[in-house]
Parts: sequence; C-alpha cells; structure tokens
Amino acid sequence: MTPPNNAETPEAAPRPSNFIRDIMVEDARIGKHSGRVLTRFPPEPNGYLHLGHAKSICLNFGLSKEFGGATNLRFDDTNPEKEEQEYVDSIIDNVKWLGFQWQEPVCFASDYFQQLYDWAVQLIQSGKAFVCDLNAEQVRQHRGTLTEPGKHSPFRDRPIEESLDLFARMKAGEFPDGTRTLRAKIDMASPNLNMRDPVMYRILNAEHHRTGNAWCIYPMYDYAHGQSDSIEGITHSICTLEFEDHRPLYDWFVQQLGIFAPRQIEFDRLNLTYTLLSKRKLLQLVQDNHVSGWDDPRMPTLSGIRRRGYPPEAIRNFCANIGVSKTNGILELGLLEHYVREDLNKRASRYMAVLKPLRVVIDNYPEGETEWLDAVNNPEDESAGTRKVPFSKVLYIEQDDFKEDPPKQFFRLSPGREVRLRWGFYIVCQSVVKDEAGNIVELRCTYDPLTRGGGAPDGRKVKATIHWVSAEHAVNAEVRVYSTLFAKENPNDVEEGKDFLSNINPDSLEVLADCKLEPALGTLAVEECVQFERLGYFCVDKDSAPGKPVYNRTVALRDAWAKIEKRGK
RNA sequence: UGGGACGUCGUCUAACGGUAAGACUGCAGACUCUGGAUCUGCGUAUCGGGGUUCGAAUCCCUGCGUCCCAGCCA
Repeated sequence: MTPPNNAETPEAAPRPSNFIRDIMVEDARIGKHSGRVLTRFPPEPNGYLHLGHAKSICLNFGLSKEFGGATNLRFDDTNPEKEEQEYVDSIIDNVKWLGFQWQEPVCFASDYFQQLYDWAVQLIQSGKAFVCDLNAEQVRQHRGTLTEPGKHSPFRDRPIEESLDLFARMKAGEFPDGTRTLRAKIDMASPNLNMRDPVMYRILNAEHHRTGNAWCIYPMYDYAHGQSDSIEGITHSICTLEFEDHRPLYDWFVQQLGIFAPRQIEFDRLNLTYTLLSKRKLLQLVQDNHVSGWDDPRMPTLSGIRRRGYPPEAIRNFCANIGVSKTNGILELGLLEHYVREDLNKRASRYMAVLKPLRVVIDNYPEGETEWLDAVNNPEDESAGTRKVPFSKVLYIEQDDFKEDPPKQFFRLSPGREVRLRWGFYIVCQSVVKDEAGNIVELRCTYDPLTRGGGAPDGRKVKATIHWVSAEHAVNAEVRVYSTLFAKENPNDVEEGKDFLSNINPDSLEVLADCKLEPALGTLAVEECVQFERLGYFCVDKDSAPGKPVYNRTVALRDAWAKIEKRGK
C-alpha cells in the first residue's frame, strides 16, 4: 500500500459549509476572541472511541485547523467509578491513528479539581450554592416532573456558614457516599429540569485513576465541563444535541463565576444503519463476549475498524462529507463503505487469493514445471509496479467461478467454456471430476500456450477472467469474512421484552480456514491492506502466525454478478 | 398534557426572499485482462393548512410528526 495521499488538504474539494463553520466565520468577522479559535475533544475514559467520536474529532480538529486554531484533548474524568487508565491509553492511541495532533499537554478535568472546588466555595459564599442533606431518592421526589414544578430542599436556605462548613467536611471525608450533595441554587420551578437546583458535587469514596484517594467528592458533568472549557480558554465548545438543555446551566455557572465564557454549540450525533454507537451497549457486547473484544473487527470502535482495515484517510473523508446539522438522521452503512472502497481502490495492491478452492488440473501442461508470470500490482497506480506469480499444472480457482449448468448471465467457467486466468492463459474446461456423493472435486482443463499473459494472438475473446493460485506454491491461510453485527437496520428495534442483543446477526463472522493465497501474500505485515482481485479488500490480522497468515475482509468489492443472482431469486 | 430541538429525493447534506443542487443508493448503457475501477444517462424531494410578498424550502400563524430532558452518568 502506498503512503497516505493528500486527503488532508483542506482546500482539495470545496465542500458545502455547515452551521458551526458559519458561526465561526461570523465570529472571525466580528473579531470575537481576537480571532483566536480553540476547540476541544472531551471524551470520558469509560470506554473505547467509536465512529460517532470520529465525527466529533474530525469536526473539532478540522474546524480549529481551518481557522488557524488548535484543539485540546481533554479527558472528562469526573466519575472515578467508571473510568480507567486503559481507556485513556486507547483514546490517545485512536486519536493519533485517526491522524490528529492535539495541543500539548493532554488535559484532564481532574487537573482542575482544586480550582473547581475553590469556585464552588465561592458560589456558596455568594449564596448561589448550598449543601443539601437529602439523599438521592429525596432529591428525585423534590425535583417535580416534566409538568409539575419541584419543591425547595429544606436545606436550601441554611446559613452560608453552615454550607461552607459542611462542604469542607464533605471534602474531608466525614460523610458516607450519597449522604449529602452540593447543589446550585437556581430555580426549582424552571421548565428546564437541569435548572432545578442541580447537583454540583457528590460524595464518592472511590479511587480515581489519576488523583487516587485525594478526593472523595467529585464534580458533576454540568459543573465541571463548562468551567474546564473556561479554564482552557476554549472558544467553541462543540457537543451533541442531548446537551442542548444543559446550555442554560453551562452559561449560568460561567456567568455566576464571572470567568471566560466559551460558547457551547450542539450538533447531531452520528447514527449508522446496522450499527450501535453507544458506549454502554458496546461495553455490554464486550463484557458478555458477544464479540472478541473492543477491537473485534465487527465493532464500530476505532480500534475495531482499524483492525478491520478501514484506513484513517477514509474515515476522515467520510466525516468531512457527511455534513453537520441538527437533524436526527440515520446514515446508510453503504456510504461509509463507499469511502473505504474509494480510498483502498487508489492505494491497495492487488493480489490473487482463492477463498473456497476448487482444484483444477491443466492436462496439457507439463508435469513439474513452473513459470513466473508478470502481474500488475495496481491498475490505478502505475508506480506500484509489477510482480511475478507462479503458474503450474495444478491450480485452485474459486468454487463460485465454476458452474456445471451455467445460468443465463453467468460468464465464468463451465464445461466446454473458455475463460482467461488473470495474468495467465486461456483455459477450457474439458471435464468434471466428482466424488461418490456427487460433489465436484476437480476440474480437468486444457490451456492454450499461445495466450500466455492473457492475450490471444488470433484475437478471440473470452467473456470472463477469473483468479487462481498455483497449488504447489499456495500459502494456506485463514480468512475471516464479516457482515453486519446486527441483522436489523435499527438494532434497537426490538419486540416487547427483548433488547438489542436479540438483533445480533448470527452470521456476522464466517471463518474460511482453507484459503489459498499467492506467495507474496504470506509475508505482509499486520494491518497491511490489499485487494484480493475480484473479491474485496483484505488486511492482515494480528492473529497471524509465521507461515499461517490470517486475513480480515475489510469490505467486499461491488459485485454486479451478486446483484444479478439476487434478482433472479 | 412542561421545556428544548428538528422536519428538503430511498439515505445524508446544500440552497441564507429570486431557476431546489451534490454525494451515496438504485436503474439503464459504454468501456474493461478484476462482473472492480472509470465514463454517460435517468430526480415534481421542500410534513399539512393558512398568511405576508411581484416572488417563500427560506419570513409569520396554525396543525401534525420525530428526537431529547424527571442520574448523586457524561
């Protein structure tokens, strides 16, 4: 595979704008923040990144770069019960792999715990926050409902000094989990539930992956996020739609504190057919062993699609072209696959591999002889050069490339028919050998020595070219063929009483253990992505062992014959 | 039945009061040593109803539909 192309060039293909870019253009025009642009990508380290995050990453990094700014990578690590270092590591690795460089250093909300605490004290002092002794259940009961206003906490008007003292003792670890919270004093009658005296701090006697046991109170998202943005001087805080209702609260804290005010802008999260983009559900798939891990090639995680063979350039291209809006929609998986094929078509070297072998003996070819034929590596890229492929008397072809009784539009091999072997000779099928059960086990063919290289001197044409591998020189391999992890377009569309697991596609993984590869395919590095001619794009899996490669099918080639066949049924 | 947001080809996105455009998909064809790639052609899609306007996808009113919010998750 040749090195990455110029997919990074922002001006390469002028794309339609989007409402966020429009906002930034306008901000630049009026000189907001003196033209400075700083965005951030703020994952919580409680799972692996997926394609939805890729959209956010491309948006944040892409936009800031476009406006001459930078992007912070900040871990939103305010919930020690769910967060782990493993996730931090994977996220850093994934962002790098996608091809983005954040502004050093990597940031952590936990780095701001002291500042956040000091600000909380300040809010208590100014009468804008109070320590509440209600437990979780009581808080819920006081909150009211969507249609009814909430009730004030009985502790809402307790003396400031008392709240200050209690808050200090919360921090000192005097109280068990859940017994008290720090709450903002806003409006229990607000139609926006987020404004009904939201919890700012809760007591959590849990060890944090970075701060250890230094803290036993932890800030809530709403209290931590905006202030973290402010501390870093984020100009545009881009997040997904479900945070729209939180924006008034985001703005409220910043305003009460009188600190730098970033602007939160919400966009629609990515949805894909046949795909689940929910960390919680992906975690469940991993924990319950429905997949082999976070990097199972069927997973929509960045680690998964990387192992599957999706190039980062293709993902970036996809993200750059799907657009950004506030509409809740579901993108067709086929669009993603289009960008993967588009990228791989330009860069992947072609090889021949037979997945379901059918033995072919060339009767008129000399026994024990081998000749090396020239094959073009990539018709889309002349600089990829050529290679030699061994040809001999016994070959394998694809079972699907032979039919004893060919239907109308089937152009491939059948009794008496002549086809071309890619880069090789024309052959004619003379007879079919079957076992006792009637299964086809071998084809006896003859070849035309004059057609070496694939052309006939007399100019006669064949309707098909098929791929093949010399039996004597073949590398045995395992190939894993994937289809969607879920059988339904919308995996969450389930019958009463069932959950998304009931939509798992039982055939999402097909292991082909007896594949025959041309020799060059036996020595490629893990993650190398190539095209198996006429089949699809495949990449070397990390499970490969010396002499026993394992390939993943990244994506199949578009298949006109498959369509015809399907239509006939 | 409170609040917030959103409704444009099958799907996603554009059009910012002035000819509804692009990508993907699909179909038909050309070309081809990959039934790949490439190329060509095919589109009455603005949620409904009123209104403002010379002119409305765009502005106003109204109806309908979809999504989000009642974690001490993010």
